[in-house]
Amino acid sequence: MTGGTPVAGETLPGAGDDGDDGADRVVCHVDMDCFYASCERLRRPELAGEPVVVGMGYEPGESIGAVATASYEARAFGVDSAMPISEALELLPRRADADPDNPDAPDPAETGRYVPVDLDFYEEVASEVKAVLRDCADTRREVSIDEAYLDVTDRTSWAVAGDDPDDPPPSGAAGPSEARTLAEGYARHVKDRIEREAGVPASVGVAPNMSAAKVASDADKPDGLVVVPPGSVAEFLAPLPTADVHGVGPVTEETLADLGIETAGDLAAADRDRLAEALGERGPELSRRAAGDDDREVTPTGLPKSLSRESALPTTADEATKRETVTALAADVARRARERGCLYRTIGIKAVEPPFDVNTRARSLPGPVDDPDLVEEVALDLLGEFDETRVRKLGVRVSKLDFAETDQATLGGFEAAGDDGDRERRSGRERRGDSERQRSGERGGAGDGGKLTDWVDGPPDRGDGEEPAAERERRDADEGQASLGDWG
DNA sequence: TCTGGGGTCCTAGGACCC
DNA sequence: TCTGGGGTCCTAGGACCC
Repeated sequence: MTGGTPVAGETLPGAGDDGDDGADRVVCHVDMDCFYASCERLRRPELAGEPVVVGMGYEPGESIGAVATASYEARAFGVDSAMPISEALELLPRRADADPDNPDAPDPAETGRYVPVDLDFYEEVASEVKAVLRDCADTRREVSIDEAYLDVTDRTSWAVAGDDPDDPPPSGAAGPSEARTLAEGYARHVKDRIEREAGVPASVGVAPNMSAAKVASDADKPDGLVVVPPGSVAEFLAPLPTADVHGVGPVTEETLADLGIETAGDLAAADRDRLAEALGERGPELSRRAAGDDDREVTPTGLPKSLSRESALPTTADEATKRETVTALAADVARRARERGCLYRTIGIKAVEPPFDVNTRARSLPGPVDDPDLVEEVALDLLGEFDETRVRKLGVRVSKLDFAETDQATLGGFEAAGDDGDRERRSGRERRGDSERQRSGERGGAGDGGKLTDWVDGPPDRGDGEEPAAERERRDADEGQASLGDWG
């Protein structure tokens, strides 16, 4: 880099000294350490330093469910995320079952604390973490409850701390962060603030791009801070196993191994045409990531693309059980969609056959709707194909979401609407009428003998006087959609 | 061993249209 | 009737992530 007098804390002018535009971005990846377990410790300090297992679908005293998060102390016993609780209990018995006076009982030193998931509480803690992140970065992408990317290019830089700002940043330096950069100091600041203000530990990775920052935050967990300055990204990644590259899962790892590719360095150097043959377009992309080449911008998380609920059940072929389950899931998905103010155009189900055979079926409507009855009806109809099937898990999903229409409805004053139950019933009927009309339109109109054209004698009356503005707008929007094309 | 639940993105094949 | 190609939408499945 030549000339310029970059001021500490500002973007360096003339960035791009290695020919890669944007190479001098400063991206942080913040990854909370065993977040759920940390939250439990926050409100139960006696859990500090103990093996803690947070179980999903877990009830105290029982052995059902799966491990949502295990503290690092619990991981030392082999307990890991997604493991069935029953298996975790074999590796790490419950503290409650310990009894120093009973030789048959487990040794207390080799037991752990098991607690059920309490998402509401974790959300509260997460919102405090997010408040810190908002304060520390204007450009953020919150990936999940415990993970976020920050673009802090405009808050700090790769300049070496305490150095003459005319000095070039440690581009091309041997290893990560031999010299302390301003970026490192800033990341430390973010990390410390999270710990201080939200009370839970985080690991932070800092790099000139998202994928390298992600790998960096994982590299020294827990409580890690790993800084990978521009110019040393490829070197940093090279020795890591391919599985450490974000996007390489067990299947891809195996495929790569068959090609003789074991490390990120191998992957970066591999022939990209050959990778494309084996993995499709993903192959070359993973290779670029492994080479430290990732020009994705940090963009805010958008609106969801789908909403779903699923639940495991003791394997059964019983039709009534399956229908009951799907009915409940459908109601829940529809309720959540309405809460979030979104319409949906596709309704689908999932039926998992033992051992793990996933079947999905979906049906699209001609236009977006908000119609719990229809979600149930379509879901049950799709389930019909699996009447005889033994299933161990069922799910319902809505997709092709549409938030725009309901935003308008919300502007119309949803809160001003009267009694909830009354509104729900009435609007449900109205919406049903709308979507029935849409469906029969899709099927070529009433009278094609189709199973879904049971409504044949005109739309249900909705001249019931005072209709909340929000509902009217929503319905009008629906109708606008329904009449949009020529489905007749 | 009988792997929980909520998502995203990609691919492939078929229908349909021009 | 066959030929050719391009584009979009839909569904189903798969891989992956947290």
